[in-house]
Amino acid sequence: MDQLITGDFQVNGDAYEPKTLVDGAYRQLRRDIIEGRHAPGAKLRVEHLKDEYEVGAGTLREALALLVSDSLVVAQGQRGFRVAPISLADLEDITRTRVMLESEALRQSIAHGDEAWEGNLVSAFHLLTRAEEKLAGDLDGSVNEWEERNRVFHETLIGACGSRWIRHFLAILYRQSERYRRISVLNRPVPQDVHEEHEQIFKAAIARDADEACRLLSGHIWRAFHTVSAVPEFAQESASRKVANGR
Amino acid sequence: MDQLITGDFQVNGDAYEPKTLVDGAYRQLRRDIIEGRHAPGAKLRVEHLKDEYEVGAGTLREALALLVSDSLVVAQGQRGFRVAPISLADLEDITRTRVMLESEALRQSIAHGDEAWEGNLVSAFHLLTRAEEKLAGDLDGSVNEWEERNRVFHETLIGACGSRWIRHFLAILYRQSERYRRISVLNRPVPQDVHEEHEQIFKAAIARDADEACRLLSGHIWRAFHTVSAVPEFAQESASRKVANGR
DNA sequence: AAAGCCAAAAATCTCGAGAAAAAACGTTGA
DNA sequence: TCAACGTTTTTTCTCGAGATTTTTGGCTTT
Repeated sequence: MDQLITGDFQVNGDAYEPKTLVDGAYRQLRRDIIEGRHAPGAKLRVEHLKDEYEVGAGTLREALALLVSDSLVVAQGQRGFRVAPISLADLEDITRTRVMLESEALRQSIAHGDEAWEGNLVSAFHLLTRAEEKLAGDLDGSVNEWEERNRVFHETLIGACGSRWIRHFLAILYRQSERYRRISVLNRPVPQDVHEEHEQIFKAAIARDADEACRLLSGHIWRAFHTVSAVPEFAQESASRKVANGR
Repeated sequence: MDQLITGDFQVNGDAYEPKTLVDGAYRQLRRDIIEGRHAPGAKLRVEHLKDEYEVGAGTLREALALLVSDSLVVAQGQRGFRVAPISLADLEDITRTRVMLESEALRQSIAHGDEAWEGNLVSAFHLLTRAEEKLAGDLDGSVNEWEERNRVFHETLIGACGSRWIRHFLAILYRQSERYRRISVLNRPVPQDVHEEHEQIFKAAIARDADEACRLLSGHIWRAFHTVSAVPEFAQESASRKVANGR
């Protein structure tokens, strides 16, 4: 199957070389939004951004249009583009939907996964473990590496799920979650419990214990939600939700 | 809340006035793809389409980029755009995913729906019934009206579901399903059984019988799948799937 | 006759400038 | 002092033309 330029996850670890400027701007912009360099709700002025990303105005507009797909950018007719806003209520919705889809996907993956899948999973878990060790060692640049390997681990877990659509939706939801997680890790580094959770999920998956794996995975995802909701910025958000409702 | 130009379903029945040329081209193009005027897998040449839709090349490109969101168009780097291909396997995936999401959504909707929701549902069912009567009367232009009201009915059913994300994903899946259904109805008009199914679902929903409503709705959606799979074009497709795999 | 290669043609991708709309600002009047 | 209005400024939206890349077609060679 052809490699789609706007496809979901990059399964192989190779560095992705953008084939077109639009694609390059799209990836760069997506990353900058997920990692919070463009704040939620912020206006995305084409005039400024075209200089920052070194492309023409039309090119940047097209990249922004692609980002509407992932619900990372919203377009308001005749009033330009904005970074999609965030809220605790939204994260709760994302989390609940993700738990439902990811449970189903994991169940299918465990049912249908072959030995190649097991191999990929062992590999992904190992790399994630190494990254978590580095993270505990407090190396500064290792956060991005951990994020990347965490993503690959979760992606591999459901990799043998036969449903492309579920995987597609999960890719979207994962990116959304990542935005929130990036905010929470700014305040507090990744807790050490997370490694143990990953290990338990990993073992249950290899043991083909679907019920246990889903139970653990659900707890894992919900725990991330609670970690974010404990962050002060969001505590105040849920208080001012009524205000935000107006308009 | 602001009206997003690339939002999901249009809830109110008012005619939507596109605020920008990009938005207009996007809607028109989306409709033309769903209704099969652009065949699945067909190449979408910007040079031709810009004349057909009477917009500039850049504008049309942006509209196409928006369509990638709905997975109705795929972009192949440096090789232009194509209408997303279809296959029976894809429809099966769509159907299975849709059943899962729509069951959950309907359950939530029945649990949380207030009287306003009931009112909307009664109204949507009534309009759908009228459209089905016209359809039985064999009026030619009434197919589009039926499609529209069928969409509104299904949308209203899950309208009280609290999860925006589930509704968003269902909107995407519904559009995908519609492409397939449009093909099957070309061969055989909507069966009269469908009205009875709608009525049963409607009654179960009003009676707040979630289990029964979900059971009926699942059967309803799966029946649509089987109707399509019986169409000759798809029977041969599933036979030639191996060929299609090769690039 | 089939495979490989080179040149012509088509299509894509990209950019900057002009038209239209929205936002910002200062002015005027009650 | 406040509100409403008109002008200025900024930003968005749109278009057509030029540079790259892909594809097509024909030619040569084995």
